[in-house]
Amino acid sequence: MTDAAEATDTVEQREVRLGKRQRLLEQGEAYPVGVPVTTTIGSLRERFPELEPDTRTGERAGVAGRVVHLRNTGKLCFAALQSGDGSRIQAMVALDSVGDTSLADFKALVDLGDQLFVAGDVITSRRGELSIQVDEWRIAAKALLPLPNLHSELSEETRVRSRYLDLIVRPEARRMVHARAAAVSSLRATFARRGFIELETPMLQTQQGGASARPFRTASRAYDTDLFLRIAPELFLKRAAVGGLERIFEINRNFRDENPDATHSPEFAMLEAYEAYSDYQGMADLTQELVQQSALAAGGSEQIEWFDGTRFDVGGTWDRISMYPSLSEASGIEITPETPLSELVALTDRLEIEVPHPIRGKYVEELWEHFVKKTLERPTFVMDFPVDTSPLVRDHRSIPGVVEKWDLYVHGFELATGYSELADPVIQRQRFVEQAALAAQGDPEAMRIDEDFLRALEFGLPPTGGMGMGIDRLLMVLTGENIRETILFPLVK
RNA sequence: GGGCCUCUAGCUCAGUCGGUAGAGCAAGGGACUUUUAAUCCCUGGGUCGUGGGUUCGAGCCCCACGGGGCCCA
Repeated sequence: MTDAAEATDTVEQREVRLGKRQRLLEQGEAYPVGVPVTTTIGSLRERFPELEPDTRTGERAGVAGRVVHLRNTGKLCFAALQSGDGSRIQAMVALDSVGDTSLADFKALVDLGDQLFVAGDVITSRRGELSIQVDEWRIAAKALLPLPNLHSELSEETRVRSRYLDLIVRPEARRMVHARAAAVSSLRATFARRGFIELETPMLQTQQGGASARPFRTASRAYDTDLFLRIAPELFLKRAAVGGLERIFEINRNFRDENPDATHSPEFAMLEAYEAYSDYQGMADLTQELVQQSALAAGGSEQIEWFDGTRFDVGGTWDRISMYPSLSEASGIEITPETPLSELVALTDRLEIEVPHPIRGKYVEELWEHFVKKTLERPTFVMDFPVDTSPLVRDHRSIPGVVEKWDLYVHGFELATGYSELADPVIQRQRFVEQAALAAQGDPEAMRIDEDFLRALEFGLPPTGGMGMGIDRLLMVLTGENIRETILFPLVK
């Protein structure tokens, strides 16, 4: 075994790089406070898109980026620098331009993954690659750990656990971040155009409410009380509506202690909006506009192109179908709000559909999902839900037994929901009492009686339309990716 | 909550019938002034998730636990 081999025998890659850091510190800095950049890699790429090979622009530039390729030859070294937006430029470090010492240092001290500053003339190589003919370079930040190999996909676990590496290595990860930012910013712009203001309502709540879901529990020492992380902001936003805030929305996190899957994350970003003197039809109009504007902002078109190349069209006016008639048509069996529970039970048994919460409306919803959901190709509002699964929604103005609620289905999952809000405090109390009975039977997702909210309703909620939309799911629609990819840092144990 | 799959080098993965550990990239030494996953020569790197069991012998078979994924409820 040679001396060199013996030396590396016990030395991990990190140890080697720690040694290089030490050498950098001895002759200067390994983590300087700044480097004199004059421009960005992206703007150089934009300004010099297609130069002939062997062009000398005569322009000098200083840029910094992460070293993502390194090819050291005898007297001429090549490094590809990548900036945060993914744009790259080649640095050419030649003996003629930097001299013996600097070239030797470059070979000895620069590793894949380092943050590197280079300055020199902007040229193209003989192969036509846009490059900096380096006459000055310095380490902008020494990397101690090696970058993952750039030629195979990161495993899903590594992607999620080390998203910073994912962002360096995978363009789709960067695209997702920007698509999300653009979509959320577009939602806020659409609301602003329509005269809505953004509120922030409590995340820590003394009582679970606003949705049917199992909450996370926590506690306050100072208040000496149990608390819930919110499962929905609805009851607070409606209190605000009672107070006269007529056009409001909130974009914030909800938390639900449920099994995660491709469309469910324990913490997820939610949009809710309420508009006085609107109703569920008006909120459907608003929702369509919100989604279409987001598609334009994130991808430039209502004809979305997903990351995998699939096309998905969210343009035009979306269909509005009614739950009971669409179910009757698809199943060939007449099903109405009057259909007895026994018939619904017999039907689901025959089809071997499991119904988790055995109330009449749940059977109808499960049957609807069985028969109709898969047949929807375009974004579709499914209107007029059973009353007993929708405790916060007002009865339909003309059809008995259903409520003025829609779910928006896009690409097989529920993207949004909208209501004509229940404003009658007496009926709202009855609905809460029914829910409390379910809770007493052990249903952890059932709503609880919220006396403070009922008191607010007794002061008079104007006729109001409301809608809610999952932001992560909106990004799934805009990108075609799994919910965990839409969230920068999803929960991992 | 139930079922199935998975965990091997820094990263991504192979590993046959149970016989003592492999590749590519990355890393160390050397050569190279136009490379594009550079090339060429040489070299090092492993508690095979953890703990138990079976066996002369376990990465491989069995059990438990843990991480991750998929499907179902």
